[in-house]
Amino acid sequence: MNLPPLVQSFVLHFGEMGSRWGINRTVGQIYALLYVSPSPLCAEEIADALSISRSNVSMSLRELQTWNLVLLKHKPDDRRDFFTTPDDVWQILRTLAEERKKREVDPTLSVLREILMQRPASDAERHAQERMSEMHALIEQLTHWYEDVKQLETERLATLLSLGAKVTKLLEAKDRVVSLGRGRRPNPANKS
Amino acid sequence: MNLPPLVQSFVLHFGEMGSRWGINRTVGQIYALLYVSPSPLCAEEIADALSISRSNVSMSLRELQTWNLVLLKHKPDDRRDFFTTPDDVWQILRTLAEERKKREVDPTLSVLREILMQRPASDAERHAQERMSEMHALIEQLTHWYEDVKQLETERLATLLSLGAKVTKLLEAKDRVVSLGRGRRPNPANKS
DNA sequence: TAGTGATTTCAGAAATTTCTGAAATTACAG
DNA sequence: CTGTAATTTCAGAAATTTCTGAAATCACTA
Repeated sequence: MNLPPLVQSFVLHFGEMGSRWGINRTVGQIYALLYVSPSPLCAEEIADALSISRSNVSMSLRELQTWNLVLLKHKPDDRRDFFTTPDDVWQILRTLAEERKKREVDPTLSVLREILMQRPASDAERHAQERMSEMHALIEQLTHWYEDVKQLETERLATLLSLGAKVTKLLEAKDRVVSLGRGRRPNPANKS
Repeated sequence: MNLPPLVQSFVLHFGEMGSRWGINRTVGQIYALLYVSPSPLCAEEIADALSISRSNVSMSLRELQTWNLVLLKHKPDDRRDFFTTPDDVWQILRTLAEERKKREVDPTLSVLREILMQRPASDAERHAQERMSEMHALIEQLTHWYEDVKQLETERLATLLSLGAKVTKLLEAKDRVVSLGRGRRPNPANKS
């Protein structure tokens, strides 16, 4: 591997983290390399930069494409494929969230739903179903929240993030206003 | 493995998902088993239930303990260790978030900070640093949001989740009120 | 302190994942 | 077509991770 030192640190780190993130080292390294590269790279360049085989590059790029994390580019009069990452980090975040949800959450949700449809045949099963039902309810709540906020434009999403927990203060204030205006009692779970 | 069918499906699923979640099959299975079990289990019972070796159980439980995902219990006049999971799913969520952040996010944040401290020695490095800086800013914003909302009591957190994107509507309303009252211009990023 | 049962450690076996080089395929130009 | 460059596929090699059984350690009791 022959890269500028700063880039090399970054690439190696993404490689090492790969396993914690559920991708392999090479995939992590290629992503990191493309992310910081000033222009698109072709497979050969990637293989050289990371000192890995051409075929490994091919497979890893394919993997990255299934994650929608790389873009394919072309140069005029050059029939090689060139690769980059999307450059808006917010877009990358959205893609990552979507793909991880698809791989890590959705299958569990569907297994839970399936199990919860069945009739328990014993006390043990009845108890297990109750526990699974709690888990299911929580995941549903989280995914509903996610489906909701992912629609927001980036600017609003950023605003929401910087507000953080202060939102609840706002909510109380709003409830006070509403209850004053309409004679209602404050209700922290009020969704309207 | 000899478990009630519903429990078995759940346990096998957690095992299969293990690798996507960055834990191994056995660890996933043990967690699932403890999660649905009506009472704490000892290591021997786990090994029998999952048909795995006693030593594997020991190592996997240790792993789960480093994640703070299992609790150690004792019965009177019995010196074996018994294990359960915390039973509040919200608490489990918090633990999971905290541990994943610690393992998956913090190391990256610190690598990024370190690299960003250094002086770029070329155009390539300068460009790479700019990209890393964007990534760093985004992760910082996300972790700040997380550090903030994780303080909320569960009830408020649940409220926040069910509000979802509607929060931004609330925010606009509040800005209108504030600007009417104090003659200020609306500012969506206003944190006060 | 010796004995017993629970637990942990750890070297190597087994299983799984990752990676490579060679061959096959694809896409295009002459 | 034929030749060439790019890319993909894939069987097996290499590396890594997971798992086991045997031995060591620990905790307690008699």
